[in-house]
Amino acid sequence: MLKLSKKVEYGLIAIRHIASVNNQISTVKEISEKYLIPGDVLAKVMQKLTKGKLIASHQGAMGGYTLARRSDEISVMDVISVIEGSQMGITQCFTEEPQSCSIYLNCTIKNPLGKIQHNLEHVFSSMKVSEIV
Amino acid sequence: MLKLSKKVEYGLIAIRHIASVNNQISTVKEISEKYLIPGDVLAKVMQKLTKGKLIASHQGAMGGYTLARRSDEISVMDVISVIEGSQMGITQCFTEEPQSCSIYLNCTIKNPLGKIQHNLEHVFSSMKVSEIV
DNA sequence: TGAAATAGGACTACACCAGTCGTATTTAAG
DNA sequence: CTTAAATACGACTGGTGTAGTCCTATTTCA
Repeated sequence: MLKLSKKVEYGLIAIRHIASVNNQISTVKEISEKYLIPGDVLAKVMQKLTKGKLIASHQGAMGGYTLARRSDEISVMDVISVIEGSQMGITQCFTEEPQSCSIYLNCTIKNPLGKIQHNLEHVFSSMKVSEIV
Repeated sequence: MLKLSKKVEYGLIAIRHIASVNNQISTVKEISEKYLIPGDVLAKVMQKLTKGKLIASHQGAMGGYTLARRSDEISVMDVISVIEGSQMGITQCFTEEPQSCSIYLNCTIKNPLGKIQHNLEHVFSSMKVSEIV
């Protein structure tokens, strides 16, 4: 509960890696071997990060990935959002249609939890990749 | 991902309810009907909160639950810890043995994530039940 | 043309979550 | 002393999500 997924961890490690080599082109093979990450899983993560415009892909031989933005313009929140494909939310009513929650109308804690939600978003958005290189 | 469990939500609603009626004895039936929470699930949650000394149980007819502490001495963090039965942690290395994570030694993000973890703990610990009544 | 690399779908194994059911125990009230 | 109301608690199920593997297609450099 309240754990980040492995995919997010792998994504952060990979993006941090590329930043740490001054944005030189890096391959899935290279990263997965260096950090002991399963290659197939990392490959899918990189594809998502590419679709989310956080990194750019270079296909074909001698290809790989580079950052698509400056490292101080990529937050942990960005990585989470792109990989999960949805807004981060600590309850159903913050990620899906509020009415989808069966107790929504009787719920007495949605306001205080909304405050917590807001604070969490701030924590994740504040940390940029540039700080963790 | 990063969602609170329903059990935690139910626990918060229940504790808030008891606080809102000035700590008068409240039953599972009463709470589950008022907030449309499945009674059996709530019952187990209440038992955990009792074992965790956040509330006190009164067995037998006319029994029920009351708070075991002042409502400004119960935080959202307390409820999470007691119900989940383990420390809240955004990664494996913050909840289990750090070495249980297969990439622990090569992990380059555990320090920055530790900082985030610390901030999250602060957010959840800061909000007390007394604020949400 | 071949090798190295990304792109992406299908599938499996496993764990966790939410909820249900059944039964035992405790205690107030008549 | 019996009954009803309430907590205590274990077993079980169905659904969902996660992590990982496998296979194939496509792109591009040398």
